[in-house]
Amino acid sequence: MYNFGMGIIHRDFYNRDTLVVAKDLLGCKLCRRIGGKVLEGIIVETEAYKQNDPACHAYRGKTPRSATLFKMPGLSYVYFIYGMYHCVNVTTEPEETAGAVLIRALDPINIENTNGPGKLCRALEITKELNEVDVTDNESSLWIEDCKKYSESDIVTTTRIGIKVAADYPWRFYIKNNKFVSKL
DNA sequence: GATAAGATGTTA
DNA sequence: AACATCTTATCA
Repeated sequence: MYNFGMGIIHRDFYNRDTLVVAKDLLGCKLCRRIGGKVLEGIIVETEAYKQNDPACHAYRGKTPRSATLFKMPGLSYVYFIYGMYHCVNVTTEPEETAGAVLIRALDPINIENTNGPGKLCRALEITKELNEVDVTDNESSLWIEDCKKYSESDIVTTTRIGIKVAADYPWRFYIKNNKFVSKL
């Protein structure tokens, strides 16, 4: 079992089942350093994507894009979607086992427009340059810290958004009544 | 409020 | 051709 503390989250946290990591990332703080400033928001919505999941980019094996998902846990996985947006994930599971958690929404601390995966990447200036950053290292320009702990009863489990395959998997998690959770 | 469609370019 | 999205338009 992962031992929670304060401060940066280490690799052991991500080296677990993707569904558990997705749920446990709620309440954690995503930090992005740009120049001398650090932009921050609390993660309030996530989705899990696993190797044998038809909706996962790794479902058909390693490709140039999906290779990141098979690497060690605790790396960023950033992809470009719909011709204009980026989405940010964190890799999970042991090396050679694919898995990632999509970060879908942040409760902003010093940023705006973070209620959706494309919007939060725009707000934090996350692009493909930030693919495969080690988010367990606060010398990176992107990392995650332990922060607020929500209770189990504040977490809603439901189906993922924007996919046609495996649309019935209850692999989306969000904080109940949080106004920054993305709309359907 | 709801629903529909257009923007835009990477991926396999 | 599909896509782990968002914005704007057009209803009501």
